[in-house]
Amino acid sequence: MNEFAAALLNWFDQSGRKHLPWQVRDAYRIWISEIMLQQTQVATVVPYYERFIQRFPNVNALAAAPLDEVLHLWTGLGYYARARNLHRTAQQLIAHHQGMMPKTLDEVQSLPGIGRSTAAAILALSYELPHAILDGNVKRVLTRYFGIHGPTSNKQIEAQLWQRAQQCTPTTRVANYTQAIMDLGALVCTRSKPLCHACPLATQCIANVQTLQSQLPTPRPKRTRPQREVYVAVISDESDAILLQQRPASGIWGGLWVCPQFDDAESCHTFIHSKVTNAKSLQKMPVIQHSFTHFDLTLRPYWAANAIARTVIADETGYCWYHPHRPAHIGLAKPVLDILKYLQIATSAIEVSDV
DNA sequence: GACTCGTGGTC
DNA sequence: TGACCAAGAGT
Repeated sequence: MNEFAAALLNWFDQSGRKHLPWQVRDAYRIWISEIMLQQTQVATVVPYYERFIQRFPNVNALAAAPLDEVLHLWTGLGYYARARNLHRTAQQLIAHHQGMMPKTLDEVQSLPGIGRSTAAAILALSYELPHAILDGNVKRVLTRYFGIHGPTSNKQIEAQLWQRAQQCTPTTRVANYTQAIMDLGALVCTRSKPLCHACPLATQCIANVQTLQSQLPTPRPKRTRPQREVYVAVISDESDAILLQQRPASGIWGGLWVCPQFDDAESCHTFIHSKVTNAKSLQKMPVIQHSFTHFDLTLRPYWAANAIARTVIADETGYCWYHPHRPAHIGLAKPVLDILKYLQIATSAIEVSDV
């Protein structure tokens, strides 16, 4: 075994994480956790993972469930395409792989929502197959250890990192090694103020020897974030039901239910007047500011409270009335949760009525 | 290859 | 407090 892996594994035996909820010999649970953990911190994932596994303990349960219920359990976690892909992959596993996770990198990687790194993680953690992962933790460890300069978004830099990652991956204790290098990145080789005194690789680490920890990995070039502004029609009827509209499958909040949104206040008001008879109840709600990774969003909600609702236009698909006091499961966007919370409307039980 | 996708944490 | 990032992938 190479020196890098040997030192890392020795450290893992002493200091690694061994009791995370998904650290089991179960490819299904490992797959679910790897998807949830994409671009998402461990502490955020844990409660979502527990609820998800309790409701969908195996691939059969997940494949048989309606997509809306999967999205419901994903509400608030973000990157909702992950939930849609999870559902699609479950059905593909049933249809084409006897309900089992396949054991080759190409087969796993061809499944929806699973790229090279996630496929490698599933195979390494589930089956001890020696495939290298390359997530944010590994990139940070490797750029520092090997003194690799340049943004990791650069194709050549990334290729170099994949090569190093594969070179360091041992052929035995692969699952432990995979967990070890992630743990080192998360617990020791942190972005700021890394704990080099506690690092098993410190003496051979170029960044440590040359005091370049704060400069590696090279930060990605800056980008200015565009501003978006949306006017929101929050319409509730006398039974507190809220009018919701399902967003298209792709794009922001794909497949989720939100209050109808408009680019300008006038078309928002026109819509509200077309849906209610006593629009005098129209009032402004507090503005909701969202700061996403790639843009800033301003939501300006107008609330037509206790209005006498007209029926939803029959040929206008995608509208429903949200009944807070009846059980059902639909995916809600975070701003809708905030709005309903402000209106003191429960969100634990949801029903979608026919339009 | 640049852009998009969400939310919460950190400094 | 705003910039930056987190068990990345799809378009």
